[in-house]
Amino acid sequence: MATIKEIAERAKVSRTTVSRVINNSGYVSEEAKKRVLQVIEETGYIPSENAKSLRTKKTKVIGVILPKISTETSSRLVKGLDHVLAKEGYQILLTNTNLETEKEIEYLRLLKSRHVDGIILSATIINQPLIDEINQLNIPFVTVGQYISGLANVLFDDYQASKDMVNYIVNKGYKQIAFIGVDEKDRSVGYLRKAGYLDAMKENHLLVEDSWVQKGIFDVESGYHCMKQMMDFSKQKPSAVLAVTDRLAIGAMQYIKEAGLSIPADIAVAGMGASELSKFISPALTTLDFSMEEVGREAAGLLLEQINGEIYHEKIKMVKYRLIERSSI
Amino acid sequence: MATIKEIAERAKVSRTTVSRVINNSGYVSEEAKKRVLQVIEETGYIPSENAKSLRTKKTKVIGVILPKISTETSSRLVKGLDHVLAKEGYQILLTNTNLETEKEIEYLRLLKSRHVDGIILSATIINQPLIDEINQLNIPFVTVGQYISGLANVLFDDYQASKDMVNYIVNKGYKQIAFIGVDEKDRSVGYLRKAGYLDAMKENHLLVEDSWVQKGIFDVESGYHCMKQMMDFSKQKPSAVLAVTDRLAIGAMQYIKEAGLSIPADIAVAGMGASELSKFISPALTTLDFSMEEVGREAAGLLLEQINGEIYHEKIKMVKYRLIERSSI
DNA sequence: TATTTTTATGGAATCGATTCCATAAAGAAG
DNA sequence: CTTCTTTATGGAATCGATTCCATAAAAATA
Repeated sequence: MATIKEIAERAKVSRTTVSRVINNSGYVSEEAKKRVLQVIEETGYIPSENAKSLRTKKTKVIGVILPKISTETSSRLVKGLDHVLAKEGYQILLTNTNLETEKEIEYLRLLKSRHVDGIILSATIINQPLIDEINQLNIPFVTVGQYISGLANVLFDDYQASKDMVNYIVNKGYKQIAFIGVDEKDRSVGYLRKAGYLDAMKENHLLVEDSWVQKGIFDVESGYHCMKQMMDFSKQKPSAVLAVTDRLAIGAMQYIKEAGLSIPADIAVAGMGASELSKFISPALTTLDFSMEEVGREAAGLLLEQINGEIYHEKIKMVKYRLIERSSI
Repeated sequence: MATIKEIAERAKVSRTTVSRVINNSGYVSEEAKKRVLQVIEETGYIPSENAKSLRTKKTKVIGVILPKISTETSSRLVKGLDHVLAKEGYQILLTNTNLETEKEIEYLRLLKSRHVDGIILSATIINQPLIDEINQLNIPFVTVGQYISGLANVLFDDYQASKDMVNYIVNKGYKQIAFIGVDEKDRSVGYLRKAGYLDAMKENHLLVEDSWVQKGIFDVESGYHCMKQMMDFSKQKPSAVLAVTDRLAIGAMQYIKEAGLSIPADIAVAGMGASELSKFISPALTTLDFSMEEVGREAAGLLLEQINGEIYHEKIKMVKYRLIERSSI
């Protein structure tokens, strides 16, 4: 692998001049420029970004921390990020915590050690050590999906989204509305969506039976299981069920179908997230489209603003969601 | 941001000694070690990977080139890669060509300039310039999904897979079997799967009407459109159709359903790829599971072998596929 | 013609680590 | 009591770029 030194020697100029040619800066005679470009062409020389960034303190790399790498949410987010960042010449360094919270801190440090120009964090559970670590990081930073005070955030209004969906279900004439959520440690998906559901029910003067509120994890089987629990243990059977993710909703649908009931005639189902599945499952699932790709684009935009010198202070960008009416309600 | 020099000064030792402590190498007295660790703790010092790799020529970063970032195939591949690489302390630098072939070469150079320790390429269309570029790269390299001679490859037997599926359909009693493929420039998915289909039909002494062989692109709408073309223009209607991806198959199913026909009674459908959708669509789609995650794991393994000094020569790892029988046939 | 400005170029320091080599004290072996 | 290892430490070169500064020729201006 050729270095700038070799190029300089072969073109009979100094390294300084080669650097000027590469970066199109300073004064270089046409003469010298031609010779240098010639030698670069011949040798297939590619400058070391590594050496460059050691000097310039810029890497053109953005670190992305994901809770799970192989989900629709993550891949849409990354797509949106890449859409904006690639145009500006930034690369994405991916890290995957696999939902292990300690790894978030580990990766934060690792990304710092690699001198990334910025970090995007998609966390699930926010705790104090994590916040402390972020605060002493001093690198352009954007968090998505979960609110962290003092930072740039790209969020959904999970509480209102949940309320909107309940109101929609109510308007469709359902009164016994059940809920499948997740652990409330996940503030956005667990806590806020549940709070939205409960408050909306209260505002509509609808009663909620204990067994109507189930807690699952992020997969189809869990949705199935929650629905079964609900049907097995509830005194009055629900006439509709809202799940905080499409996968949970689809699991619930599976149970309902297996139980010989029809959707939405016997039990209506709503999901959240607008997964691909939701469109093709039968009946097609009514759900909320959160547009993760837009979140990615927005987050990338906020990050670039910080990188380009914007002052570093709390900033919240709310991304709109959209209710997709289909035939499960 | 503290540097090794500051740590050295504060701990009253040389940079050499600090380096020894960090890397646990050479001789360091307990005395000095304690002081250094103390200072590191106090200052929150994180060594610069950048400076380190400039000297050591290792970055612990693997470049991954994907044709599309937000697909099930890609995200499963990355999951498999990450599963193996993260354990060994490697990070993934993602690049996305968005199916623009020229970008493959661009990103190859970019990854080289960043001194990645290895590259994984998931290409769709292989052309000579690309092969030339790869050959002069001289970096540990693995290609997945498409065969490139002389390199480490992780592949499926696309030809045989296609044949197997046709034979399965034939054994189920169908004779008029149609095909929805993609551009043959994509050698694996386009050319080989089509060849497998045609050869299997011939071997079973089955005729193929021209209009039964359609060419689409990689999405649901295209599958719908191909199926419509087929139904509109074929003299004899097919009794079964094999699509080279699940999405195409699902598009075909949509058209069939809309046309008031039933699956599989009127027309049976088979896909390839075992997407999540295939499991939940109705009727559940018979398909081939190619296990992209395993491809990722295998590819990472081959790459690590090369990085750890294995000789660099052609090596082909075939990953098994599995026919998933469901109710669309 | 004298002076300033523009153009062109290279030497050397720098970024933040690793690592070779020299040096010296302490401990073991003869 | 020497001599040879082992242990401990730091100076200085190195990796491959960028960039500040000095220098000088050429061009523009006075």
